[in-house]
Formats: sequence, C-alpha cells, structure tokens
Amino acid sequence: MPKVGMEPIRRQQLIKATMAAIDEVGLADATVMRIARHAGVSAGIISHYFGGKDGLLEATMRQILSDLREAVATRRRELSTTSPRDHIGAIIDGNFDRSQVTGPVAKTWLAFWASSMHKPELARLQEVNDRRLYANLCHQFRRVMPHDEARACARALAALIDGLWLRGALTLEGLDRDEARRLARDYLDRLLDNRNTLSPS
Amino acid sequence: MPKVGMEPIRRQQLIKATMAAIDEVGLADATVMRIARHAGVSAGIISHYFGGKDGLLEATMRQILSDLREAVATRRRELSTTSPRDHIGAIIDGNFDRSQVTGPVAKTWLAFWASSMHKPELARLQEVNDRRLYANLCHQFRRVMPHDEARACARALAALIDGLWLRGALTLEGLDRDEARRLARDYLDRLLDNRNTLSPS
DNA sequence: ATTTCTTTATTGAACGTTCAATCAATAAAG
DNA sequence: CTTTATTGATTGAACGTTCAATAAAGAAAT
Repeated sequence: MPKVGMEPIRRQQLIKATMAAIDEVGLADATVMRIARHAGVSAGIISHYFGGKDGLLEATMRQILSDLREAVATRRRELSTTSPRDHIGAIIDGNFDRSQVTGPVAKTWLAFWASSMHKPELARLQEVNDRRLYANLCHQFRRVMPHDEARACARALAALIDGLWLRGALTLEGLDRDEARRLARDYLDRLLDNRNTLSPS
Repeated sequence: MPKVGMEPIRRQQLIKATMAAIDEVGLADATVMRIARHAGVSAGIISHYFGGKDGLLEATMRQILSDLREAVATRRRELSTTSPRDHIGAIIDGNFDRSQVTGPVAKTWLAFWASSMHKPELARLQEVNDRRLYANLCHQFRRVMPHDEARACARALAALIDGLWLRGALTLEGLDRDEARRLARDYLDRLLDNRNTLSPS
C-alpha cells in the first residue's frame, strides 16, 4: 500500500489553522494562503481535502459545534442527581467549558454566527445547535413549571448564555469563565426560586 | 452658485442602501456596486462622498449606534419618575426600540459587531457604545445595592439584552420585541426584588 | 535484494474572476 | 464660465481553483 493516513492529520491541522487565521485577521481576511501557511502546507491542499474553501469553513464550524455538544453531554453524564437545577447547571457549565471559550474558538464562533445569516449550510448547522440547547433547557424547566413559563425561561437563559459569549468574544481580555458561570447560575436560581413573576405570553 | 445640497441626501441614501445590501447578501458580498445599485447611483460616488468603502461602512455603523443612543435617551427623557427601576426599564425599551430591531438594522449591527473584532476603528465605536450602556445600568443599580452587586447586575442585564438581539437577528421571523422586553424586564424585577443571591466577586 | 509499478500526497505556477479605487469626461446649475 | 455632481470604463491587486509535475511509500515482480 502507498503512503496513507495523512487525511485525518491534515484535516485537523487545517481546521485548527482556520481558527488561528480567523483569530488573527478575521474571517474576511482569512485567505486560503494564510490558512495554509498557518498549517505549514501549500494552498492547493485545501481543495484536495475539503473540496474548496467553503468545505473547510463548514468543517471548522462543525468541529466547534461538535466540541460544544460534547462538553455539555460530558458534564450531564457526570451528574449523579436528576434534579432540573443540576442538569441546567451542567448545561451552563458545558457552554462555558474551557475548550470553547479560548480566544480563537470564541472569535471563530462569532464570525460563523454572523456569516450564517447568509450562508444556508452554516445556518442549518447553527439552527440544529440552537434548537438542541433550547429543547434541553425547556425540557428541564418543564419539570418544575408550566409550559409557557418553561419556554420563556429557556429562551431567556439561552439568550443570557449567548450574550455572555458575545461580550466575551469581543473584549480584549476574553471571557471571564468563572464570572459568566456565576451570573448564569444566579439567573437560574432566580428563575427557579421565584417562579410566579414571569407571566406567559 | 452651482448645484449644491446633494451631499446630505446622498449620504443618507448610501447609508440606507448599505444596510439594505448587508441585509440582502451579508457584509462579505456587499460590494460597492451592489450598494450603489440599491441607492440608484453609480459606484464611483461612494469614494466621492465617503472617501472609500471603509468610510461608508464606518458612517453606517455610526448611524446605527447614534440611533440606538437617541432611542434610549428619548425614553429616559420622557420619564416622570427618578426610580432606578423605571430608568433601567427605559434603557431596556430603548434597546428594543422599533427603529433598531428591524431586519436590516439588526443584521447590519451583528455584521459590524463581528467585523469590529479586527477593525480598530469599528472596535472603538463599539466600545464607546458598550461602556455607555454598562455605565448607565451600573449607575442605576448602584442606587439600590452595593458596588460589586451593581456591577454584576449591570453586566448580566447587558448580556441578556445583547443575547436577545443576537438571537433576534438570526431567527428568520426577526425579534419579537414584546417578548424581548418582557423577558428583560422580568429579569430586572428579579434582580431588584431579591438582591441577596448574587454574591460579589 | 533490486527493480518496476501503482497509488497517495503535495507543490506552486498559471488562469480566470472579482473587487475597490481612480480619473477623464460630461452634465447641470447658477 | 465656474463649480458641483455624477458617470462608467479602466487599472491593478488579490483571491480561489485548477492542474501538470514531483515526491514518497509500499506492493509486486524479477
């Protein structure tokens, strides 16, 4: 057999290089040459392994969302209780997991979010991720409050999580993970302890 | 005197056309030709009035932030009370003002937010706006709670507002202004009514 | 063991496209 | 006439993709 086994290595290299390039100069200036230089390979290799630049960008977003999903799933698997508060807490912690909040990942995530408004394929990935977060939150809230209230709580908490991410991606210092977790968990406590102020639509 | 007075008209036309183009195809594909076509003029006129494409984009962002500032200021001016709750409520309402949440404006806002991560001039504008929102919230919270708590509340409420915007910009249906206002105001109520759960850092 | 042979991996120059900016030319208003 | 307003063809740079050529690593054959 000929020289084999380069494909998974190169794919990982190039995905990582894509995030590094976006972190460095932004999505608009992340050219194939710059990405290739980050990975220490030539530009042509991108088309060879990903069919083109779009394929690489899509694969990169897929990786980010997959890591996020796994971070949340791991935290929930480690739970010994079944209480809604703990499960939602695990979802919060997973969303502010270390691997997700590093500078390059956060900036790439935001760049793709903005880009997904006009690229159907990215929008699809984003929507799947979004709906899972919302559905998970909704399901847990549903165990301790009525339908309408649970939906409102899920929407609000999801918005707070995204907002903290958004602001974390922009600030020079990056996101303060501990503070973000503290703020989100405090909000959760307020939602669970004093449930009757959020009137349904 | 020769033909005069076109400048303010054209500038407004082009800024509006910029938002329309970004709403239509995204910032990456909003070329000068496409923007000019939206405004019904030729491409060259953009360099004539704004010095180049970057000048037009900066002016557009300036306009969006200026409109937002004005929407908040107007609501606060109309208040008859001086209660922190009412003032923060006015800030919330101003941020979800009609002129700000329309599709084109919201999408342009998000596109600029992402872009500002790597364009110093846009980052400056963004930061000024950010600090004003945070300072205003902080000042009002400060009137009814200790320093540390007020800072945490301001950060959390600002994040919720941005998160609701972010999600509103992405969803196909656009932001539900009434629900966003309701969620943010409910959070405000919880922060003000039950103050002792948010421990300072 | 040495020599083909086949397949994967990789390069980098060439190509065609697209874009922002420029500028000479024109129009129109005083 | 003078000045402002506007056009649109042109220019040069930058980009993604393609592709012929090359390298390298095993397999098969001698």
